[in-house]
Amino acid sequence: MEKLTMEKLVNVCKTYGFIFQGSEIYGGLANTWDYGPLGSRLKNNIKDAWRKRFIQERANAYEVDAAILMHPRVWEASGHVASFSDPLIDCKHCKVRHRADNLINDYDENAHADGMTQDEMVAYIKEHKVPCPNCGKSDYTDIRQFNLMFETHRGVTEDGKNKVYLRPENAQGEYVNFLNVQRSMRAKLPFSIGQVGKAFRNEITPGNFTFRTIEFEQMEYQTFCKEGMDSELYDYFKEYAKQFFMDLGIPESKLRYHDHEKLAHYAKAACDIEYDFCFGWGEINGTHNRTDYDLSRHQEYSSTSQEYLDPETNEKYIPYIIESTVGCDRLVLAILDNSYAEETLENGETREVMKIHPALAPYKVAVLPLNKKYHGEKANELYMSLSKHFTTAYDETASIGKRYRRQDIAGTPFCVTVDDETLNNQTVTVRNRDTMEQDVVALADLETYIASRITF
RNA sequence: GCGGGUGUAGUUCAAUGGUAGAACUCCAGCCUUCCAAGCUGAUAACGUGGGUCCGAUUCCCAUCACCCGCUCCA
Repeated sequence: MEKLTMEKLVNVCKTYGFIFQGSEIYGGLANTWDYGPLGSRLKNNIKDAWRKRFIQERANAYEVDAAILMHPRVWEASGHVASFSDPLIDCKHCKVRHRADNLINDYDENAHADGMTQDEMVAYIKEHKVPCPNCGKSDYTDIRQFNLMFETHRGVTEDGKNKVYLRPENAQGEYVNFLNVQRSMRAKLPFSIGQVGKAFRNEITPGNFTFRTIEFEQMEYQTFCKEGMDSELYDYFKEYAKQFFMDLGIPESKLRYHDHEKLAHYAKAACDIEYDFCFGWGEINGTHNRTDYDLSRHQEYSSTSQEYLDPETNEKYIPYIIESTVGCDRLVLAILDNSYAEETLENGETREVMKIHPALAPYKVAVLPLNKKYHGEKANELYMSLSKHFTTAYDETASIGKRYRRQDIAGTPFCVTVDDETLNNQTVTVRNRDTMEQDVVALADLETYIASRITF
């Protein structure tokens, strides 16, 4: 089989209704993508699988659904207002972009660019003819401020007082509800607060399809624990996430850990799990030891105690937080990337198939009358009854072989064919997507047959 | 944001300074009793906006989008 290319994957996704370009009829909006009928089902199934594994099956794990718009002070406390707005400057000569403050500090470590205003930095660079580290010239554009947070305004006037941000990460929604959840659920440390939801970053970056977008969905949980327990949990959650991916059908050979050396402003340790995409290795999960940084900052900025009273020791302390986050859109892409196959059959023909884990498949089953004229009515009846239990497709056009292939590329694990035997003996033929083999199943057993084969 | 490349039906391609042709797909009908069969018919495109020209899908400019390489990545 030829190596999958991104172009091919984008094409398949568009043709069969997994993913479309955002605002396509207007020429598209860069780095936005819309999930189609198959894609949104796949994505929802992935979210369900995540919830089952990370919330439902774990003790002391709770889900919240926090507001996307949060108090602006949240982002001052989190550090995003400061660290997400870098003063950037471009060398007009070689076109390389630099951070103005780094440029000055690297030029003279006693210059203290951190205390300068933008105008002062520009003046300093001009006065000292600070050279471009890349080409040596000193000819720059003005400083431009790139804040990676999307801004909007509360109320009708667009003044600074009413500025609010679309959240650039979801974690703060869990942190500000730490005490709410702890109290209302009577939770004892360690416990986790998870959330599935969208975050927004105004990045000027190329995307690799849905890998890097300006609006994206995260599935994450924050685990609050006593200091000293953090390292153990950190290691455990890395393994736990990897096992999740493997249980969804991703082979271990296409997964690897990547420890961060450069750490974010809040982190003590950070490790990604990367998947071997057709365009190269890319992060699909991050585990971070965020220490007590976030809750300490919120305590400081909100003047509200974030301390936990340990009922066993009667100690009061601010918990440490271990974050485990899965990029939902990235996992969808990884699943599609991993599932797509072009197979050569015995008769020399090729078939395209999405070997998606049955639990994630957009349609669990397709009902196909062998002959529309003779079996259509019975097939429709079966379709209606199966739809009460499973996402079910129905197709009565073209030859049976062609219809099997359509379901193959949609990832449907089972095709149920209604034929004369169905009318006479109350049995159907169930064809398996992966093996292409067929079972004869009694109508009475069909629901159980399918249900037992699509569990996660 | 920088450099390079590419934009014609859903997809893959073609032709043309005088408004575009095909294959596959899709849809309808006929036929067909299990892995993309056949026949008939139908739908469907020049990314967007300017400019030059009697006339632009074609030439020029801008813009948008995608791809490759940088850069960035809390």
